[in-house]
Amino acid sequence: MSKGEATKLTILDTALRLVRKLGFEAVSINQLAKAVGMSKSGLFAHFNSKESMHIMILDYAAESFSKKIFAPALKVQRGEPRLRAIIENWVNWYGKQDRGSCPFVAAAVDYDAKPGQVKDRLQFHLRTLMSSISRSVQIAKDENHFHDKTDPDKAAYEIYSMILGYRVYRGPIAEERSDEFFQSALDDFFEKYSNNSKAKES
Amino acid sequence: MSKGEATKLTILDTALRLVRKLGFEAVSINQLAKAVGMSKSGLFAHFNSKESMHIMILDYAAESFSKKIFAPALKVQRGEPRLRAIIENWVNWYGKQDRGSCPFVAAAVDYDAKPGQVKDRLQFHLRTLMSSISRSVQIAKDENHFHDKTDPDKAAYEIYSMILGYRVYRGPIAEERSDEFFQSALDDFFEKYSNNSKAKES
DNA sequence: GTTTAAAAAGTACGACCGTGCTAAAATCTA
DNA sequence: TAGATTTTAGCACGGTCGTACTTTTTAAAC
Repeated sequence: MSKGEATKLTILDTALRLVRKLGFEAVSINQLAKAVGMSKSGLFAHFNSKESMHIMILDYAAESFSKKIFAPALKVQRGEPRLRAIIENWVNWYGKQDRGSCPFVAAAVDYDAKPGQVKDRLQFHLRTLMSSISRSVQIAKDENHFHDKTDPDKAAYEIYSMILGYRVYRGPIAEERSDEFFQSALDDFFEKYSNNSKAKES
Repeated sequence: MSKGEATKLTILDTALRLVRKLGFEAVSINQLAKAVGMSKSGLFAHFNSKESMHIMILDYAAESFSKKIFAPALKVQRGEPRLRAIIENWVNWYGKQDRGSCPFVAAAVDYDAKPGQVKDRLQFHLRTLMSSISRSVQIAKDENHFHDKTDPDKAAYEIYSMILGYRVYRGPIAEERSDEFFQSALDDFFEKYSNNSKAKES
């Protein structure tokens, strides 16, 4: 790996951290350069515009998501256990100390009204993300963990909604309450779709 | 009403529209002044800082929310019907043509990482909003529309999550699918809490 | 170790940012 | 209508923004 690629990775890593902490728009080339510890123009040379930089950050975020959330869950048993693992990893992405928003949510809000390549790329990643979740639900169906009437796309939608709610809620509401609500909603979710939730819960 | 108060209302009205379209941070004094059709300094004189301006926009948004979502629902029968009306009004706030994000969500994302008066005010409004929803659920319990085990706070959390999901989903996913999922999730919600949902649904 | 290519820094530009201060214009009061 | 007051505009400031161009430093290739 050349020096250039290495620093580019460092940049993207720092950028993702900043995006999750400060939001997408807040990550300027100036600030990012300062955070990385290099000059503005030096950093700029790696990307040739802010737009392409934001796109690369999104791609990096998707990759990171896949590594941190999906990959570890592959070691867990197929079906409902794996789905539970994915959700747990996802929520833990908003870790206690290193708490930050989901980069996709941040981008969705920041770029919602700004048509262009960044928005297109974001929506592509969101679609990919959703269909991955949906596929995991499908597997849970195949394994007979979820009942036959389960609509995987809808279930994926519900999962995402729960996580969104959890994320936004953690601000104004006491953390324990937020955690409690989320856990309870999650139980309801599995109760609704699972074939033998009673046996699993207890 | 003096001239000053009138133009201030015009400003806030335009500001709220811009916030819902472009996000909170995107509404600069410059742009807002341009949108309203007055000079930057002329507008600035109404608020004495950007921070206080944002706070006033939040307050105005809360007022608007209350007028557009809660007030009309008061004409509907107490309990579940009224709760349904609130949700419907809420979702319609993201109207087809005049589509825009919830100002509170926008603010939550933009200000999440920026402690200060604006964030505090935002969280205050979110708490108020949530407790209003919770109160509506409580009424549905009192009216025996919802069963006794209903936790109003948790139900409010679930409603908010559903609406958040609906909002974010409308981007990357086909609108009909998004509408379908939301409607279905809403049905599940009432199915879960309602005492005689069968009778009501059919 | 020297040449060549890549990476980083330096510098400058026009645009917009929030915010003071001062002058003009519009509105209200008597 | 005259005066007092409020509301708006004008202008300037230091700062940051994204981006282009040039130069220096660093890494790679031979």
